[in-house]
Amino acid sequence: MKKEPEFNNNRICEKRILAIKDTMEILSGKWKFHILGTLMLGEKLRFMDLVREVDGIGSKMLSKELQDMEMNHLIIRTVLNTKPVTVEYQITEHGKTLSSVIDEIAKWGIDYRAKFHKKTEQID
Amino acid sequence: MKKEPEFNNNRICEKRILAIKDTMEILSGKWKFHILGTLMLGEKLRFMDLVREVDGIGSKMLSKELQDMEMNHLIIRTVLNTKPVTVEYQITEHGKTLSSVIDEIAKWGIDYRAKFHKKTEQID
DNA sequence: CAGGATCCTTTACGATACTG
DNA sequence: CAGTATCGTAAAGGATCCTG
Repeated sequence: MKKEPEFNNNRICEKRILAIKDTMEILSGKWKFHILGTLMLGEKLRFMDLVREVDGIGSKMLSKELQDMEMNHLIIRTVLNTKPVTVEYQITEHGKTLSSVIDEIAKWGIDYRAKFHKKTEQID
Repeated sequence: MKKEPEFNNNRICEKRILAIKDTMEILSGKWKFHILGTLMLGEKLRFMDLVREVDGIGSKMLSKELQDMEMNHLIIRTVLNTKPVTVEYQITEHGKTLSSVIDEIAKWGIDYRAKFHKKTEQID
């Protein structure tokens, strides 16, 4: 009987690599963390609200990132029938599960700065 | 006395955003997670070992990613004086602290697949 | 063996203008 | 308001060849 080879030595768990690739693909781009962080506050925000909140983003990028995130079930887009159309974006329950990931990343970043005395860049 | 404004409502903690940006910058690129995951097994690996382990990477990219990671204190490069030079790469203690981040990311990716029955792509 | 140099393709990102 | 269209730049990534 042929024994399943365990390639933990030379080829570490491909499933894991795949999973990481998935997550990072979903969170790829320059703005997703920022948008997600904003929406995680729990409020429903409109397109222009987000343009204001997410500092520096343009409407094109915002639009694209929001579409990606909707496709990936991280946020929900709701069109209200008001006179000039209004659209609300809010995070999904599933989207909220990313908070553990984001927390770890933020924590590590903070520790990193502390460790290497990287001077805190100006914020405004 | 002027009270420090807390902008947790409209401008969520910039420090946090900064920290996230830092981390993601350090882990940016297509290969760092993969390389890191490989080196986290704890063995010292040579350049060519890594080319073999990190499936699909070319020498140029590997070289560049390794340099980045060394600059960021995640790995250590050691040159041995053998006849044709040999170089060993190994993860640092600091590099190992990334495991919590990577674990969360991997975990989330696995859950994501499970939730949405995303068909597991062929591995080989 | 460990990489650097070169060249080329692709993707990401951004500014500006425009539409229902 | 909520985007899309168009255009242009820059960065990322890859293939191939070359060197100490």
